[in-house]
Amino acid sequence: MPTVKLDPIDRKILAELQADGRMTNVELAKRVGISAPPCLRRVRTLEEAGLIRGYHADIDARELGFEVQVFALVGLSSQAEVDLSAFEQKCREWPLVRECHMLNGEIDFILKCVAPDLSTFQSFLTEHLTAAPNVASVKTSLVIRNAKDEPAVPFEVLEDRLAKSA
Amino acid sequence: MPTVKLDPIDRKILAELQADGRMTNVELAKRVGISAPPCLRRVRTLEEAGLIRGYHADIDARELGFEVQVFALVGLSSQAEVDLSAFEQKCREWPLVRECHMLNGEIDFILKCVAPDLSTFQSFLTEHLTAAPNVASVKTSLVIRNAKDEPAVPFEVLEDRLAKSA
DNA sequence: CGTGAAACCGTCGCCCC
DNA sequence: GGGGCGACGGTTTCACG
Repeated sequence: MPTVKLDPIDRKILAELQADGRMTNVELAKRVGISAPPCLRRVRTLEEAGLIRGYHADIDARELGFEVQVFALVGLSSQAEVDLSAFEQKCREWPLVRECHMLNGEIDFILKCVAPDLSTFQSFLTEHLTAAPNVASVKTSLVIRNAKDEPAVPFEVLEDRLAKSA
Repeated sequence: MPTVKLDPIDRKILAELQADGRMTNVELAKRVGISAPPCLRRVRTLEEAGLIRGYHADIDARELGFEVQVFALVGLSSQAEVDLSAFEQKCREWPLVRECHMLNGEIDFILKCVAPDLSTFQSFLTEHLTAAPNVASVKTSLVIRNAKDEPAVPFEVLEDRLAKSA
């Protein structure tokens, strides 16, 4: 059950823009089966509702010289909220950390990192990440290859689910 | 050292489109300091070179009803290439799996998954993921919250690095 | 890379249901 | 409430210098 009410046209708009964020509004309108003005109004509404957080070019980091991708599993020694927040703030400040997710279970955080080469990453790891206050354990794994990397929302699953509940 | 040669204008274009993939070409041209036609030619070239893989709206999956995000750490019993590929193919077919990265070390794969609720995820976990051929171990962790979720390329790091090597 | 021109698009006001 | 029509200004995208 979505937090906001969306009709099938809104969902189609979201699916199309997730697949191609640079599509023109008239093309989008054609695909969802309405004319351009109401289509644009819907897009603006979805943006303002926060359902569309933004649009980003998907850039090949490796081609740009970021040959190293690493996942880091981080455990903290204190899970008090103030300490969790302090660690999250550090992650926001470290440019090599691209994602930081707080998890349940024995791992506290998972970080997705990039670096131009291994030695840059290792410097970051020893001088910043493991050296940060409250960091108890860090396990890192290099990404060998990416088998799948899709945007967050599987609209097929959403539509299936709505069809069944109807 | 990037695989392709890019001048400072190309890098600025990439940085701007990563930050706002729906920016108009004239706005982009203004920001990078050239006129619109050559700017568009550069964008097309970057797209054709595969440096820009696409453009995607960044959609709030939780608001759409995908309240559960999970990281799964997967170990396989055989690391023969044919078995690795078979597992990757399975991941591509499972819509709840949004990312699949092959890692070095004791974990073989890390998966980022989404689901509408816990029971949907648990059904997937028991009926599909752990039941798949060659899967030896699966450890899952629920995402409690996202502290950072940025696109892949930290252009600040790239520019720093180029400045120093100059 | 820039200029100019033509086609196209984003956007608004208004009318309709 | 939402959708469509028409028009204006801005944008995309040529050909050419």
